[in-house]
Amino acid sequence: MPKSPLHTPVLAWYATNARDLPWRRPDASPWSVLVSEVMLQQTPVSRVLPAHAAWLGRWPTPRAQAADQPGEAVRQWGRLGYPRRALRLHAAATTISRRHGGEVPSDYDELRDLPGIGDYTAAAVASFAFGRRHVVLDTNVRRVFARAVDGVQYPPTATTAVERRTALTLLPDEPATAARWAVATMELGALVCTAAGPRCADCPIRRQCAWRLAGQPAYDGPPRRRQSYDGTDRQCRGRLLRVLREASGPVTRSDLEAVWSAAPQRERALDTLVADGLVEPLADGTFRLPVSAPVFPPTP
DNA sequence: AATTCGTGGTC
DNA sequence: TGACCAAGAAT
Repeated sequence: MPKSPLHTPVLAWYATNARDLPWRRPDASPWSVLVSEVMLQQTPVSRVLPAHAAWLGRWPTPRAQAADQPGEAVRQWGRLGYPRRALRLHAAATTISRRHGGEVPSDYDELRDLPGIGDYTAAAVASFAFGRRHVVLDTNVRRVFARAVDGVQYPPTATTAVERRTALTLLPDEPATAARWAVATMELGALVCTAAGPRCADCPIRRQCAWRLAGQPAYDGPPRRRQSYDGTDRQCRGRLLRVLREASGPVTRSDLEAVWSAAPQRERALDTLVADGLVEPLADGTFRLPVSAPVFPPTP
């Protein structure tokens, strides 16, 4: 007997509407799942699909990844965005190789300790790759619960304790069912209960949805600030790193000057790239992608 | 707790 | 066309 009238329709909907994604196949390795989750952080599925296949083809295991240079991870990352993720994924592979015998850990706390693995990704890998029972709260699930349970169009800006409690209350007791529930609610948010233009007519829980029953009131809260991009340090960093990625060897300062004219911002961005370990300055004044393992600050 | 961190597609 | 958005993490 389900804990909530939401369970049966959502699980039934998922059974016939789930996308066939590589990292969901029965033979997908935990490493494949982990790589997919890191790539999917703030990056759409359509862009992750080819990148994930290429990544797993090149580095089928954490040990294969750790044996290669971190700069190669940055290069292979291509244009997925947020390239520090590539560096952290390489660092995670190194930790997995040294501390976990080359096997992705199944324990939430051990996953959470890996570089670049936060609350969401640790829960997602433990749940999807190992069938463990965890609250998996991503932007999709938060939006589904905000609407279906709380009757509002969008969840709060940051995840709250109330949201976690709601999600835990709804989480099925059996680990295998909890894992299916987690991926099913995510998929519902991704395909039907979308941020803009939700397809309520196709929703399996439209009759129970508190938001729809309330007449779909518009979002009434603080305006979430939009992120500008043109002219920012982020755009500048992106331009600079693209030069490094597409070069076969070290690049000169003039190579970098060619893609960003404003000198002070360019130097500042370059400094932060070096500080992040994404770029290595050489003694002769040129720059390259990192060859040695980056040092991550120890956690006190 | 509020900021920072890429990139490209959509309506 | 430009604002919005896409399976967050780290600080």
